[in-house]
Amino acid sequence: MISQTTEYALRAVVFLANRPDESCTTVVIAEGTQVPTGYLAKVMHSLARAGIVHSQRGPHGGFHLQADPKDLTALDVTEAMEPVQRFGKCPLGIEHHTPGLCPLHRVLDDIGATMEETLGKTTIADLLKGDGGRIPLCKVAADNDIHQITD
Amino acid sequence: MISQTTEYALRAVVFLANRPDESCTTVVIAEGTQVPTGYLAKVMHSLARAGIVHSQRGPHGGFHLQADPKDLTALDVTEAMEPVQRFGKCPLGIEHHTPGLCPLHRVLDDIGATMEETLGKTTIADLLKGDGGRIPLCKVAADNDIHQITD
DNA sequence: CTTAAATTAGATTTTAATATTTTTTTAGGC
DNA sequence: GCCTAAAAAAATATTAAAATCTAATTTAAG
Repeated sequence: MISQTTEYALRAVVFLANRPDESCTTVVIAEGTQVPTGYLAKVMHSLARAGIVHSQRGPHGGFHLQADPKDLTALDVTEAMEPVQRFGKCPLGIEHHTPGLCPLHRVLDDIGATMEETLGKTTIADLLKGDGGRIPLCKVAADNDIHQITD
Repeated sequence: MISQTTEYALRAVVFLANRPDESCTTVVIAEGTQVPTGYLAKVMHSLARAGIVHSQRGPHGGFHLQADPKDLTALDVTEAMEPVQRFGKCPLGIEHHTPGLCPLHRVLDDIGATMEETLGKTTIADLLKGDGGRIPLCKVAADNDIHQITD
């Protein structure tokens, strides 16, 4: 549905959106999002190449979001990692010239379209508000829970 | 989104649904659906174990659908291959006890739910009627096209 | 029996995910 | 200005999972 890699990218972007004024290093983001550090480095690089985050090398370097979270959609992030699977063309070898796919691939393509629509209307800003507070990622929510539970 | 394997399974089921009275061998299904024969054998085996198709060994053996296409949904087939990815629990290490996920994983889970809903309301029978005729798979449609194009 | 088929098991290939190491950039202290 | 250390970038492994292929085995019809 949505690859691990894409999910990691979304976590990282949400994490950064929640710290608008900091420059976050790969290690910090990796810890905060529970993503393997080595792999996250690649993910961040992809996001930088796609223009979604800005990267700064050297001391006090790190990453920060390029755009306003209100103007950045989950689809933007997703597409930067890998396109949503669509069936614009018949996947069965032979080329297809008509506007219509067979019913099976029409359904599968519709699923892709719906996914794109959902991701496209979800801004990163939307992902920053938790149920009743500031719970941008499950990790943070869970940390809050722990405090409530353990004492 | 939907793995190659699952898509293959759906093709095979549609193919069989279109030939209700034949026993179709792996090779025949593979040719008709453009799926690699060796791999399809495994897919068919999974479908048989899941009770979706019936398998018969020996001469004149092969596969045929177990249920009526009207009673079999695309979700049934999908689930037989691999479950739709849901985020019932927070994927960030720590357990989560509340009914709510963080906004990000809520959105991702909603996408899974929508996918399940779409697949669940689509019966295999629905996939047998083409736009204006009997075009159950793109392959067949393309074959028809070829006739129209090449002469 | 013989033959056609699925089943089983295994090997291989490809792609995704992850880790490691080296190189390049750059801010800040001397 | 030049060194140093902190960071990303780049390149290169390694591992794991998905997809594919092959060959041996079992089943059953005729």
